[in-house]
Amino acid sequence: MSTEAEEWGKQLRLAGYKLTRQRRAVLAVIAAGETHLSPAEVYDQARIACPDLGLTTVYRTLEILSELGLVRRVHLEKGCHSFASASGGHSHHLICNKCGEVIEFEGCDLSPLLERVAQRTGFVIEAHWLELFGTCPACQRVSENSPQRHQDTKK
Amino acid sequence: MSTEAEEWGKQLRLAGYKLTRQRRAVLAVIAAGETHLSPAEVYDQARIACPDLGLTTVYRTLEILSELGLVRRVHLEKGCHSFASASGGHSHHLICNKCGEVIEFEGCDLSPLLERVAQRTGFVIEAHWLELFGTCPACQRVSENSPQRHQDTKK
DNA sequence: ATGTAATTGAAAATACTTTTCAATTAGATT
DNA sequence: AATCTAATTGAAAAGTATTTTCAATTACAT
Ligand SMILES: [Zn+2]
Ligand SMILES: [Zn+2]
Ligand SMILES: [Zn+2]
Ligand SMILES: [Zn+2]
Repeated sequence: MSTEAEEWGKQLRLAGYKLTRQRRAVLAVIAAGETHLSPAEVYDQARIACPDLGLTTVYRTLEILSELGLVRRVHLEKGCHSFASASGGHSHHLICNKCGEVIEFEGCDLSPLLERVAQRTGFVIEAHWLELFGTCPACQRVSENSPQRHQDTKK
Repeated sequence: MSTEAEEWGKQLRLAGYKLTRQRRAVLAVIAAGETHLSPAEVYDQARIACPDLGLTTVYRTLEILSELGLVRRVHLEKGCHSFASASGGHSHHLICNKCGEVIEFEGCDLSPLLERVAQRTGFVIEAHWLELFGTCPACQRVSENSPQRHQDTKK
């Protein structure tokens, strides 16, 4: 289990949740995953380490992790069913269109934009949501010859 | 039927689609709607003008409108099942957390951010999504006394 | 070790969306 | 205006995703 998963375990405990075998398995999968994963994908991967895990528990654990801000839903045109780790603070996701790799980045300075929009519309702006899409270095290299060979695109 | 709906009708024809009674009803509802609407909500409202409309047709029409860029899915924490008008070009949505009102805005200047992230990560950035959330002027006034009376929050 | 409330998975229920297909219809052509 | 034809339609069925229910199990405080 990676260090990030251990850290997440502590956070769960801190928030009053029990650290069960099933939850550990789910944490380990998402913390280790470099791509966004749907509940079903988390289920499949986590069952390697914990075969008696139920899909219901995956949904419930993802819900808790979201609530704690450790995981965030990745929104795609196709659908919004997958999740990626989000390490707590304010950050956004950069997603590879080819392989699904997700990179987290911080330091979005949107204040000039937010202020302008607030002034024009009269809204009080309370939150923002930003996602970037592109091609990761590995997929760039691959597409020079034949595309996306280093990892399959998500279904 | 509003001017926007008529304009959308022309666009459909231009793209080779037939302008049916059912599609007109759907266009009219979304073009007139100030809030994001789920397929079921569009269905309910459009059936006032067109009682024999089927939900399947609503899904199919939303699909076409999305494809033409006239409508865009609104992504919320709770779910991503609703749509709002998007008038063609590059723009983003500002959404009221209380009543669901959606305002479109243009002129997001993210280039410094995009460049910085591209440099740090090695990604080629191809697209971005941005949504702002806040409280609209009407809901601000209302919450001074008791909240969201001018329109119900979405289910 | 014991107690207890939290957690679990299976099954059922609910929700959302797409597919299928025979009947209808928009709009082009006469 | 009447005719034609491919596009479009809605109902029903199928498919997929998610939540709820509930009795059995379990983490962990004591
Ligand atoms: Zn990639
Ligand atoms: Zn979404
Ligand atoms: Zn409002
Ligand atoms: Zn933009």
